[in-house]
Amino acid sequence: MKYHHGNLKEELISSACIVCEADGHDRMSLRSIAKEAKVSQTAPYRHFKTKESLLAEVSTRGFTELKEILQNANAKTTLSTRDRFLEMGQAYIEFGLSKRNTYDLMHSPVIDKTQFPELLNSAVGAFEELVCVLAELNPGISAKDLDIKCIHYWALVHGLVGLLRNDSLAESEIDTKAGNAMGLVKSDLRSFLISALEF
Amino acid sequence: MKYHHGNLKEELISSACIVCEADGHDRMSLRSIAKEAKVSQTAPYRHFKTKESLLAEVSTRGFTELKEILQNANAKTTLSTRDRFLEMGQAYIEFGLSKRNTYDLMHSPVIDKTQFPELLNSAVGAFEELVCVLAELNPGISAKDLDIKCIHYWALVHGLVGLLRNDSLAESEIDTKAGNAMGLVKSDLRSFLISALEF
DNA sequence: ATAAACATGTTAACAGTGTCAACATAGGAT
DNA sequence: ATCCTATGTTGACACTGTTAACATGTTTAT
Repeated sequence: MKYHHGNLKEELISSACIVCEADGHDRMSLRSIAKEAKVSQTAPYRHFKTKESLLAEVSTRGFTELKEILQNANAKTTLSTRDRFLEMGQAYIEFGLSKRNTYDLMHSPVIDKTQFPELLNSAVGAFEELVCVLAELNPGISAKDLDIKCIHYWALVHGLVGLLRNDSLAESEIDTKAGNAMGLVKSDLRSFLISALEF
Repeated sequence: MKYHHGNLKEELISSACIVCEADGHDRMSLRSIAKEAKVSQTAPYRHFKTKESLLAEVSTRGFTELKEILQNANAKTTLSTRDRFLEMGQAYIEFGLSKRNTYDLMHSPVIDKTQFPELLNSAVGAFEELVCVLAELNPGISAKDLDIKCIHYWALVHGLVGLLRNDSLAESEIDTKAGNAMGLVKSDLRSFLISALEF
């Protein structure tokens, strides 16, 4: 038996991750997290200066998980570089769609990333997985052009998640071109990525 | 002289627009908006069923403004189609960067767009400006390919705004490839868009 | 014109939030 | 044994969105 609780900090973070994905970061309260850990409502303040800093930890774990997912996709050595790149794009988008609320938190302005260097690092870490595969895919590319390509594809998948996540467009009963196009993309993500790659 | 106040609903919306852009949608309270309109804290409930529905109005105005901005860019008849397209991309991104908080609200999950058809329409309206110029830019393109192109560029600029808006990456003191690339893109948005267009 | 109906506003109150100060206790260091 | 520090609890504060009860101005029906 350790301290009062053991390792409350760790449990609070993992509880927060669960609650965040379940309820959304805007609907989750410190009190409910504390309750879930069977601890008083102000106990979290012994481990986190503010609610934002707890959310920053949740966000950090999100980016870390995303990075691992991208790494795994890029580690399929039986595939060509190009296929690994496609695999990563698909993996990114699936992450964004399946971990909706966590993904939201990761990109939410409620957390000021400049105040949490660890969070910043984890975000950059995920990004650099893309840098790796694109460098491999474009041998001899200049540093500047590589950077541009990275931004391009990162923005593409990020933006795409934002649009696909928006059920209002994708599943809208309104029969719009936008809605149709969304459904098209959603139903065959891979072929969309391929055409995007060949743009 | 009209009713009690005149047109409180209108004033509440425009106050909300101001407060939203000034403080961010997550830091703005119904009470503060009511105070700004010099009216009691529950007066808004005579005009809006819930806070979310007021925010939906703010969001709608954002999309309407965005649509107008895109229209204006596409209306510069002295320019080639291609240049108008570039102009629109630039305009979109500048909107996202200058109206940060409003842009956030427009893409925030706190508003369930399916519950506000008018909001949905305004969002689709902005999107369709892009459809127009891309159709013109690619004569004879199939409907499906046009849709794909639209999604592609919309996602691109949307994602790019998300990344550029993140000061943590763009202005990070940490000297990362990601940070450098962001600065690069930000300093010459137009040439980035050109290279993206020619991908 | 008078009365009923309605639209719009205010006041008071509720439960819920993040956060802080004051207090309590367990564990390790001296 | 005694002090110190890390960790936890209680109680309170100001703030939030929201509702119910009441007040008042405006429109409509008789």
